[in-house]
Amino acid sequence: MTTRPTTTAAPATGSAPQPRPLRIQEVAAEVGLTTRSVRYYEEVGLLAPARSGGDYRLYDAEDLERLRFIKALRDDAGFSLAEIGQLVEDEAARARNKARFKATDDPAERRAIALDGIARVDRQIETLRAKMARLRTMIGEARARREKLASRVEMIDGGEVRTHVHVDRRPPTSNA
Amino acid sequence: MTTRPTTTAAPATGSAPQPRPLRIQEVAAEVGLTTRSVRYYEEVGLLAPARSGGDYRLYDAEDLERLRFIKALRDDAGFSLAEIGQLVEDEAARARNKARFKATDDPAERRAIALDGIARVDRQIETLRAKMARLRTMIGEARARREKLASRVEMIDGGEVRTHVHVDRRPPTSNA
DNA sequence: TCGAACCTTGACGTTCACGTCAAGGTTAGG
DNA sequence: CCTAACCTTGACGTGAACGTCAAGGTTCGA
Repeated sequence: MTTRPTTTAAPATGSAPQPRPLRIQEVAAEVGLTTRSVRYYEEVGLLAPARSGGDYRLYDAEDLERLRFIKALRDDAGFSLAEIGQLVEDEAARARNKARFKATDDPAERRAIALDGIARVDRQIETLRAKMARLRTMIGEARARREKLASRVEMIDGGEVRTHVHVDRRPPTSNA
Repeated sequence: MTTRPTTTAAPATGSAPQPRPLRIQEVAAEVGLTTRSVRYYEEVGLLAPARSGGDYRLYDAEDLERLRFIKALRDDAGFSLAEIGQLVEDEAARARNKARFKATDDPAERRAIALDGIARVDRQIETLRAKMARLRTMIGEARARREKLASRVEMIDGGEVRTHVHVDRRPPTSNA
């Protein structure tokens, strides 16, 4: 782990705390991906990091955020990269809007930009919610099965029998 | 679409309404899968339909249920077939238990079988819940972003400006 | 009994999402 | 300026999850 001794140790230029762009191995480690995956995601258009003079990829904070988002979508939600592409597109637009927002003083324009952002986030939420709703249905079905089984046990226990077998009777952390 | 005119049109034998086993194309259409997928799922051990004399696969109601379960896990939850295998194994055990349950009169034994079933269902629920929790987190993050945007708009609107642009201000179906 | 429509088991092809070299350029401490 | 450690672009390999023939057996109404 010879992480080259961090040259350019924050010149403290004042306002913009640009924390120095990372190279591919660093982001990969940070986010929990392989360099191959990161490059692949770029290949399929999920992100476009800056380049150094010698054509090294340089990732800024925003890229980091993006990669974390992608990983979450992939691992946690089980989306395909194609589906992720849709969601990420909205993320990208969000970033562009951020810049546009800062670039103008016109309140009407700012308002419009923010509203566009809201619309995009709403779309993301809808996609996620749809998936969650289906998961919820499945959980509901499982719970129904569980209840049926539980009532059987109740019935038997009600009509005596009493074995010494003890088991946890609660449903798993009554969440969801 | 020449669905062969349903021979063996329910002999009405009385108690067991065995609705006649289906052949692979029929189940595929019914469940919404390709025959290839159905065969593949059998290949990887996700189910084991009965066979006719001439070695045709014959699917009963239970197999149908199983396939629907698999499809839901795959499409709705985004699980891999490997993960599905785990969940389905519990389903299979459930089926076996059902038979064992009916086969005995001993209440103690019946109770034990039911408890085993509960444990299995609980495991399924846990798996699903874990995935859902992560989805929920992502939705929460998206919502946070939305709120931030919304407050920006509020701010602008508060300090006048009033454009004629109208947009839906509610979060998408406040569910989840 | 015959034939259309179905089924079977191979076996090879394909797409996705990367893994894994290979051959060479880049960076930066010493 | 040298060199270890990093990076680059190919390019080929791989496992999962099927798609897609091919060659032949099975069903069943006519």
